[in-house]
Amino acid sequence: MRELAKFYITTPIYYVNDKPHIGHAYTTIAADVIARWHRLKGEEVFFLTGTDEHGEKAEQAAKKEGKTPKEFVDGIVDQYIRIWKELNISYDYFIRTSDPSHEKIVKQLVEKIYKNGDIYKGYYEGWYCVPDETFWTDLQLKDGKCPECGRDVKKIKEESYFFKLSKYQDKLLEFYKKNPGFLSPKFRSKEILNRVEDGLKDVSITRTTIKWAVPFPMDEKHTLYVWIDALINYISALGWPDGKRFKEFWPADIHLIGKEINWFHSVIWPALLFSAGIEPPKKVFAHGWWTIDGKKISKSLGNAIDPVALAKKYSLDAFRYALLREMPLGDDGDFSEKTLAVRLNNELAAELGNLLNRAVTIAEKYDGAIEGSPELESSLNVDKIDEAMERINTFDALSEIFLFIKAANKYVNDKEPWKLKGKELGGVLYNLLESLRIISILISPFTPGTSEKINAQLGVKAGALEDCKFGKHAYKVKKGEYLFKKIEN
RNA sequence: AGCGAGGUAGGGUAGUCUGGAGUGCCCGUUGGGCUCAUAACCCAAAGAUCGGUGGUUCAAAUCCACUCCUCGCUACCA
Repeated sequence: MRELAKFYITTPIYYVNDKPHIGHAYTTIAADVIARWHRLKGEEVFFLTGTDEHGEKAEQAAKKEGKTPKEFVDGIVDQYIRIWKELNISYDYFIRTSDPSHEKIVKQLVEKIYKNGDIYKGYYEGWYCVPDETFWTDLQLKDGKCPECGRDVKKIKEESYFFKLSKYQDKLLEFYKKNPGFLSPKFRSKEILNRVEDGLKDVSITRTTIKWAVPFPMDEKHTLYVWIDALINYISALGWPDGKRFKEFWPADIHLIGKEINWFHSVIWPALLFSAGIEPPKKVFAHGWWTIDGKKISKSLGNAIDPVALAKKYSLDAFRYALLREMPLGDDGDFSEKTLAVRLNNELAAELGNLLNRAVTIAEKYDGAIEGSPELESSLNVDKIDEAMERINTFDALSEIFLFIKAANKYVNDKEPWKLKGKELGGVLYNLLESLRIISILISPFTPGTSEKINAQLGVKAGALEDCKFGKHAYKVKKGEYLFKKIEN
């Protein structure tokens, strides 16, 4: 038996002091689309998401609500799981850093790094702004004061264990050089490269003040800094070191992350893995941020968007589509309901929905044989779409898919099938129905629910990527509801 | 401040590496065509001193220098 290609993609694990907003939804939907695309290609996919549950902020948030940290995070985790279900996220496993199995593996890995001599005891020194409860480095201070509020800062000296990140500077640089695709997208790789070339400081990896965390195995007074704990999720979820999944799926094909956490994933994470003798992931892809109507998302502006509400208002698939259609993954983009509505009305309803509707209407009235020569085949370029998806460019992929949809609409206009009869009509219908069947496959990672509806109206089964070519298929056409309803605004 | 990215029609982009008529795409605007279909679909047109100045060249959005503007990153909150 031929062994299936393996594909492992992860989202960040989301921190639980807050409810999921559009940023979380974007990352997760994008990962979902990529995962579904690779399933379409017949690969064996493992798609991981989860929650990062330790640390001071979760501890405080729990206190505020009079709950234990565990009770508190359980509540938030339930929300995440429910929302991912509503957004049709096809993850294979949901990891929680409070899982005992995760904790055990984290300790095991830290011990291994310690034994390799890469962890030592030292003192963390920094500036602390008491009212803001925030640490700052020398560089960040503004005229010796807190850069946020301008008030005086206090020098803090705290016992801490450090990871010898500096030791891995050369190894990291060599690794980046040998694996040019690792730092993605390209325009972001220089930010990391330059900083690593400037020199690396060792990282403080333990705290003495935080209880809600994984205990540091070598010293009971310390707990592990949450980031270290969090990063390890990517292998603990696979059951490192001996788990079957670890052997099958590691190294990860893509860690999809937001640009704000690029440093941890592109520098600290591979260094930790080097130290533990584990292969680093193949690619870290940092996507951009959304602005909402041209403004940054922030709590003070109160413009955080609830993804579920949007999905309800405009339909889930329109929302998923709009997120991935707006800009190439990696760039920053602006999100507005107005654009979403325009895309829904013009692209999904008018181009795709209407194409199906007009084809199905004609086909239902026709009772001859649906067969002919594939005249629309030349407008379809599946390789180009796949190539865009391999570059993680959903924007280009959707553009290419919609070029084919446009070509099909034009074909209808040119052929004027409502004037045709018999064999001629059968030939046009063959091209239309085959095109729709293929379109349904191609868009299924983006809009899975819509593909199901198309398949139902055509009377065909869901296909794989290799079925995206003109061939012979039997149809049982039955007109159904509109794929997308236009929305007035 | 240091490092990085970018400034192309009303908006968004491709083209820049490997110079060759401002060439393309999406939205928007205007006019027309068609009528199977969700007042949809198709065609066409208008609209840009390619941030600015100077240079190299027969020829510059593209190469060089300078300049203006915008944005991002700068490690221990996640």
